[in-house]
Amino acid sequence: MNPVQFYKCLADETRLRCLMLIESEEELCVCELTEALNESQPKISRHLAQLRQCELLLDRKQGQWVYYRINPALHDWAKSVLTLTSDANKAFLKENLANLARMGDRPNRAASCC
Amino acid sequence: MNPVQFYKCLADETRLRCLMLIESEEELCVCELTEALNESQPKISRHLAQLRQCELLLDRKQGQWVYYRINPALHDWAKSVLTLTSDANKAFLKENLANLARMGDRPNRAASCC
DNA sequence: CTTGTATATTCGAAAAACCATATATAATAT
DNA sequence: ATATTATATATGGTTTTTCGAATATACAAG
Repeated sequence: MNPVQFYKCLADETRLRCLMLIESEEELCVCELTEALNESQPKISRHLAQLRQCELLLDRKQGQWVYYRINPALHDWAKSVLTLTSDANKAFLKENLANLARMGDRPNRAASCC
Repeated sequence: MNPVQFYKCLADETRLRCLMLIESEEELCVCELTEALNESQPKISRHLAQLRQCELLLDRKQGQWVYYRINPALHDWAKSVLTLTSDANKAFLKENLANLARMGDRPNRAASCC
């Protein structure tokens, strides 16, 4: 993956917040991200689609929800960049994490799948 | 420094190549970058100005040349991101480094300054 | 089968980023 | 003083990115 394209993916506030939240929480679905960022569903969905197309994220469908996670096949340097960034910028995510925590009725992950 | 703004700085091919070359070479002047990237001088200058304004780079004037270097006051996470990226993407820079090496009459750094 | 919920996509407009060209400044050399 | 070299900035146009609104799909519940 071209480093320029990688950084273009990180160079948008919505996408960066999504990536960092997913990095912190392992896995999140669209409605959780919509609530955490307080943005419209199509906006979140559009940015997630871009991150999926660039192979930064993988998705998995469970029932009516679609869960997104960091693509484990990402190059090590890129994974390190994501980890570094989210570890060093907790304050940047504070409000989003609070919104997420405050969210009622969060979908339940499958306890065991497959 | 806002991580979104930081990544916007890296999300352009010209700027990323400049940053990574400077990261590898410690310090480069505008004419060296112009030659290494094979781009017009105003284009290089404009992007360097942006990186300076965002405080990713510092400049120093010596004679008729202006040398740019990574701002040592950058946050550690940001410095690590730059180092990781340039270490892991040597191939991306190969041709630019070759152009630089092939360049005749490179300006001489002050052996000792001040 | 209809309704409701979660997600994805399309479309045209608005905003932002980028570029080439021309020009300005500043230092050096003749 | 004049010419040359290195760098910076301004201007106007083009391309790219982002967005809101509308619509589509897919699945689950009743």
